[in-house]
Amino acid sequence: EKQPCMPTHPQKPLIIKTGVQFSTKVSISLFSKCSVFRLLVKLPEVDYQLKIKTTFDKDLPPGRVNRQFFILTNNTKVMDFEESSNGCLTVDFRHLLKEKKVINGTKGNEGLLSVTEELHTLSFEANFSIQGISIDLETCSLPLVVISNVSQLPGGWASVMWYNLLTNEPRNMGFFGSPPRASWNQLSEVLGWQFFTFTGRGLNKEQLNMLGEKLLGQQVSHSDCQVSWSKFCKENILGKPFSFWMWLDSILELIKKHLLPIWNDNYIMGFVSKETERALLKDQEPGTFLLRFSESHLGGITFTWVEHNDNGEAKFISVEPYTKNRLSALPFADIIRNYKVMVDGVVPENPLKFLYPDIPKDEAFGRHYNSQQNKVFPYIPSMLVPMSTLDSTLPLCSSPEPPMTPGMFDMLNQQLRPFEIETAMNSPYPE
Amino acid sequence: EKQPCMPTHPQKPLIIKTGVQFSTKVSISLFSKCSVFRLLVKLPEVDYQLKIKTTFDKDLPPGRVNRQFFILTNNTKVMDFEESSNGCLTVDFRHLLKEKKVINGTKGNEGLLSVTEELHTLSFEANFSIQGISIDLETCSLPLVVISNVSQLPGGWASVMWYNLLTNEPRNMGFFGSPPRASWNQLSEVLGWQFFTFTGRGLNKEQLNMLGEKLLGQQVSHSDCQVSWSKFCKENILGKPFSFWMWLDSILELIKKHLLPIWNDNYIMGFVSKETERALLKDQEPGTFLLRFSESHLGGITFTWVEHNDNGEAKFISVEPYTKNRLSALPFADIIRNYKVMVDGVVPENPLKFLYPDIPKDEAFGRHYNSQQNKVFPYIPSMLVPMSTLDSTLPLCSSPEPPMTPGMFDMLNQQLRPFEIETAMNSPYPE
DNA sequence: ACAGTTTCCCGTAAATGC
DNA sequence: TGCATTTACGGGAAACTG
Repeated sequence: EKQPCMPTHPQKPLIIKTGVQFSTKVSISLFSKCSVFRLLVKLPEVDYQLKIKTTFDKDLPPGRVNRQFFILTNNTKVMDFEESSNGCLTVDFRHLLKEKKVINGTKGNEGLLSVTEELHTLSFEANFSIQGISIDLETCSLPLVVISNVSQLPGGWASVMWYNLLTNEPRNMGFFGSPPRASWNQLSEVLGWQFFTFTGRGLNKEQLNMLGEKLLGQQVSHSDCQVSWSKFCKENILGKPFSFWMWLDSILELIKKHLLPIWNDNYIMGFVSKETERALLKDQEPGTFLLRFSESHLGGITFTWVEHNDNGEAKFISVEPYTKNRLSALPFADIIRNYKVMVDGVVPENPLKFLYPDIPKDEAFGRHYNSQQNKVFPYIPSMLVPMSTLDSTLPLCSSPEPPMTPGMFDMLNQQLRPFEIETAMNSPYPE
Repeated sequence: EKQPCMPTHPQKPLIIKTGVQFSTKVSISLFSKCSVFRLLVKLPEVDYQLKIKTTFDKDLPPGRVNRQFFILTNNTKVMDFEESSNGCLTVDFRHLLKEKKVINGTKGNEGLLSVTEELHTLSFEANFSIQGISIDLETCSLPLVVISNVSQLPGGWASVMWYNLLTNEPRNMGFFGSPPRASWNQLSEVLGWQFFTFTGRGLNKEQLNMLGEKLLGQQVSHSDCQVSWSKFCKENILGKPFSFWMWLDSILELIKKHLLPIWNDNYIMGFVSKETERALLKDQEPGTFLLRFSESHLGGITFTWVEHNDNGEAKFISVEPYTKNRLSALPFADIIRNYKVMVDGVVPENPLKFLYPDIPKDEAFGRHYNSQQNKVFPYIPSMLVPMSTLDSTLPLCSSPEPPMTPGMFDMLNQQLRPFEIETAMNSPYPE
């Protein structure tokens, strides 16, 4: 049989994009309370097959959700008992979801909810008879979010996180009608866990602290502060055209695509207020720099270095943040390696000497330099050198704290429900 | 009714991509030989509507083509007589083509043909009765090529060009079974016309000459040489992993996306042999350069400049060609503007002074410089500077001819066939 | 193994809908 | 009109298929 390409967003399991194949695993616990399976395997006359039928939004009352979808491909699949493994039997489904256009009469219903707050489910049913006894099995997935474009992925993922962080109910479809608040304690753990899961390195105390301040303002302790869903994901950060999570997720994406090894080597302080940045760099050797994510633009990273002018006063300079477009033209390590400042037309020199606190630049980034020099006779190689040009008028900037230790997180484990048939969308949480 | 986005490859009309909407225009000439239309409009009792049915590969014997397709959406459309304009009535169709998987028994049939050599047609039928007389109208499109990915577009377009260049038959579906040769005279006209149509500037005599030499070798005159279809599009250029047309089309695409204004300003000599290049630059001022398309890589452009070493000997240096990836990081004009060579670590300087023969660089390219300096307080702006680093060991290169005058081409005009219903795919040839 | 061909689907842009 | 959402499809990559 055909093996289509890849499942949707393998790392974001509870999100389904219309028109894109997705896969589900349905498992039967061998050791569930009522040991149907053990019964089965003991009876040679039974054919070891089970038809499983999948339905989208099976018994949601119409009007409960605003959009209706259906599964395009054949929604029944035979589960074969032979291929048992580690106590469970699993079957891969691959479906396509398509929107069924319905003139929605009950419009005002939950009209406040955005598409990514609308929750759906997949139901699985199986039935078999054994010596005259008919047995029905049924279960359903955790709430799902349906999107139509990857641009909605961050919003959808925020919903999945919020839901699973704040409720244990298997299917509270109205959850986002009045979403509960999260304590900063809870939330910061999830955020760190996001970074850990998607990059391999979590967030340390200082980084989380900066995030807490950004979200909640300066507080003695953020631990007990409550964060509303709206503040987390829906309202824009004051003076910015994006919400907290959109901003944070854009950084996550930037790391995944362009900064992974450097991030994992712990060379990106990243989440640092400009004040802390200055405080940290102030007394360091000239040419000491650190790497910080932009707070003003989505998915940007900049470096700030310290210099001293003639009267010994510290001066902080930051470059215009590099975004994914610029980084795909030139990897960040190479930018750091070759960065030059030309002052009043005078000979360029790389002002970046030591990664804070005192790691020689090449020692930190050397193994990530990309020797782009591909010699193709008869041409002479050409490379791109990142360069700033200055007059003699400099704006000032400033900076944060010492290196960081990762946090470990493993909340929200494989939330398998105690049903006869247990389901998981790939596995509800990565790793 | 819904207005879907855009038609497929609006500039390459006779090519259809599966899974992508395409549109057809069907026109009724008001002044066709048998003036059905005039008849119609004179009779008030007739309803002024005509149902037109579209069929894909209507009466091609099965096995004649290797792949079978069908039109996904409704294939009949009502043409309304009211909306007449400039002597014709036109209707837009929008369809989706889908492959019908057929176990092809007659495989060996035309197995030598590639997908882009397989020709198809769209047929249009209409029927109406007038005072008891039934009238049938029918016509079909020029041969079409069906592709499944844009990567096949160049090959498909080559077929369309070759067909329309070399035959006037309305539908010789077996054309590529034994495709005729083209004289260089004919072919060079088409090539120049391609550039003219897609960029706004054609190819001059010198450029065409270089192309002729590339395709046919050195000849006293190429005019009467014959070029085979295979040589044009199927066999690779000696020592290269691509055919002549693939190479040329990659340059066309490069121009369209990254070099349009410079090309149209006539500042890209482009098609120049390395020998000619040297000959041209040899006696020019040091720092004189010209722009040439790469012959070794698909879609690349390089510049070559001349220097003189201590004993007055001319030295030719070319950079590694810039491809679309590099050009999307930095526009070509800015590369020329800021290009630097650092020799033995010594102060960079832009070696590019005069565009051949003697146009000061900034005069030629100044209006295309992109002042990328977007000042965002408190950051200092950063730009990419293209730079080559040299030891003191230089390879040599060489170069072509004076500026160029465009050629004008208008072959292959709206090839409307003398039918009652006339058809055109958007318009068979651009402009 | 491999080349020709198709499928898959992200990401941007445009269209649509509310 | 503007914003939220969907559709369109180019383009790179993976999968498929003979």
